[in-house]
Amino acid sequence: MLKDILDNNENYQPGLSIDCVILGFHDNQLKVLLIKVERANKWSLPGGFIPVDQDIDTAAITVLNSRTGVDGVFLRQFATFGKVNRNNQHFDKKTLEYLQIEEEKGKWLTRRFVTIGYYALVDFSKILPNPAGKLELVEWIDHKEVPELILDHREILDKALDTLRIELNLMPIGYNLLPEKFTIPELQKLYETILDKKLDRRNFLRKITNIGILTKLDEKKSNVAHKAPNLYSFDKDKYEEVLKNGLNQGW
Amino acid sequence: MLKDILDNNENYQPGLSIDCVILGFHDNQLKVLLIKVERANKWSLPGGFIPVDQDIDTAAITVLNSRTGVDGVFLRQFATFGKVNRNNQHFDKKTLEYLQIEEEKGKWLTRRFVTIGYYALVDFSKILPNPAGKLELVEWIDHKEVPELILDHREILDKALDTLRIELNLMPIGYNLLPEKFTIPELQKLYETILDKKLDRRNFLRKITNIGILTKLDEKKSNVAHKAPNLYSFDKDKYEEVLKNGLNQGW
DNA sequence: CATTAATGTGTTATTATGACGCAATGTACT
DNA sequence: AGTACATTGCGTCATAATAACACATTAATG
Repeated sequence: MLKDILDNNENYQPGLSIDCVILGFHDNQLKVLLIKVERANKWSLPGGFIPVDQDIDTAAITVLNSRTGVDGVFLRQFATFGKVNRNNQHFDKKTLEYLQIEEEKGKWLTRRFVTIGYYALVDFSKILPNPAGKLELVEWIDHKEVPELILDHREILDKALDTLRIELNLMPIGYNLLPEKFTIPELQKLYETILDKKLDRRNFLRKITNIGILTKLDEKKSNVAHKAPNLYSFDKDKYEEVLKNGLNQGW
Repeated sequence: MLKDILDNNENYQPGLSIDCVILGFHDNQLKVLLIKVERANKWSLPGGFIPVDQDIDTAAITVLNSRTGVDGVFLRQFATFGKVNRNNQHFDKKTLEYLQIEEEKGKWLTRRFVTIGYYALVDFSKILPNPAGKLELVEWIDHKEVPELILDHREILDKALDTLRIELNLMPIGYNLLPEKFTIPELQKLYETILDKKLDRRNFLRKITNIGILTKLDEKKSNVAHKAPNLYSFDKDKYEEVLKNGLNQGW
C-alpha cells in the first residue's frame, strides 16, 4: 500500500499526513483504536496520506477507513503537528531497504511530514477493527495502558485528550460513546474517565439532567449486582440543539 | 521574494503554508493586520511558506516577521485549512506570467496548498506595520470593515475570531491587547467587541475583578469627557496563574 | 451652576454549586 | 428467611454566582 502511494505520489499531498485518535468507551474504560506496525514493533494511531483531490476533512475519513475499515464517524480536527525532527527516525535507510523502496522514491517519505490530527468519539460496540493489510493489527487499547507509540503519536493522543477535556465543558458528550440505553452511573464514569477525577454522584445527576438532553426510560438495567439503576437515553433533538448553542455561556 | 523561494524550493515545505491573524485593539475597535497584494488588488492575511528546518510554530514567527516586521508576539495555532480548491485560482497561468515564473517551477505553487492558521493578540501601539517588499502595504484594518480577502482568508479570519470567543470563556485576555494602564470600560469594550454583544457594566466589573487579575491604581484617566474612570493594570503573576489553570472549571 | 453623560457602588431575587444525610433496592452470605 | 452490604434515588442546606436594576458621584460643557 505504501508502495502504491509512492508509485503514484503525484496523487498525494507531499509532506503532509493525517492521524486519527479514535476513542471508544467499554467496560467503564476509555479505549483508543491503535494499529500495530509489525516492522517497527510499535503501535501507532491510524493515519495516512492525503489525496490531492480531497478536502483534508474528507481525506481524514478516507485515511481512517483505509487503515481500519471504520466508517461513518464524525472526525474533528484538533491540531497540526510539525516539529522538524518528528519523523526523521521513522523512514530511515534501513526501513526503506526493508520495504524495498528505491532511494529516489524514498525521498518523498524521508522529508519532514507535518501531520493533521483528527479525533472522533465512537460507539465501541459498533466498531469492528478490521485491518487493511494482513501485516497490520487493529485493536482497542485501554487509554491507561497505551504502549510506546511511533513518532510523536503519544503527543498527538495527549493533545486529543486535552481537547476532549475542554470540549467537555463546552458541549455534551456521550451520544456516540455510549449504547442507546445507558445508566447515569455509566455516563458519570465516562466523564470521570475523561476528566480523570471523581465526581459527586448526586451533584452529577442534578447537573446532567438539568442540561435537558436525557430521557428517563421506564426500564431498569438487569443482571447487575446491588440496586438496579434506571436506564436513560439521549434526546437526540435536544442534544443537537445544545451542541449548537454550547453549554456555558461564560459571558 | 517569491522567486527566491521557488529557486530554493527544496528549502521549503511543499504544499504547506502558514497564515497569521494578528489582532489589536485601538479606538475601542478590534483591528486586524492585513497586507495589500498589489497584483491581485486584494488584501490578505500575512502568510508564507515553511522552512524545512523549522518547527511549524517557529516558522509561524518567521513568516509573520518576514511579511510585516512584527516580532516578539505569542502565536497560537488554531486550525488548518485544506479544501481542494482553496488556492486553484490564486497562482493561475496569468499570475505566473505576471510574476515571470517559469511553468515548471510554477508547479510548486499551483498545486493545492494546505495552510495552518495562527493567531495572536498584540498591543496595537507597539506594532509598527513595516512591509517587507515595497510593493506591499501592511495596515491595521477595523475588523468590521475588512474588505474582500484572497483565497479563503475570510474563512480563516472568521475561524480565528470564533476560537477567540471560545478562549474568552476559558482564559483571561487583554494583557497583550491593552496598554499597561487601562480603564474597566475599555476592557469591557474589548470583551463586547470580541463577543459582539453588550454586557452590563456593573456585572462586568464584579465578574472581572473577582477573577483577581486586576490591580486598581491610585490614578484616574485624564482628559476625558464626563466622570474620569479609574485606571487599572494587570497583575502579571496572577494573570499567568489564571492562564495556566483556566477560568471555569465546568465539571 | 444646572445639564449631561459617563462612572462607582449597592440591592435584591433567582439560580447554580458543593457537601452532605438517609431511605430504597437488589445481591450475597449465614 | 433474615441480615449485611454496596449501590442507587431523592432530598437538604449553606454558600456562591448571576441577572436585573436603583441611585449617588464625577467632570466637562454651555
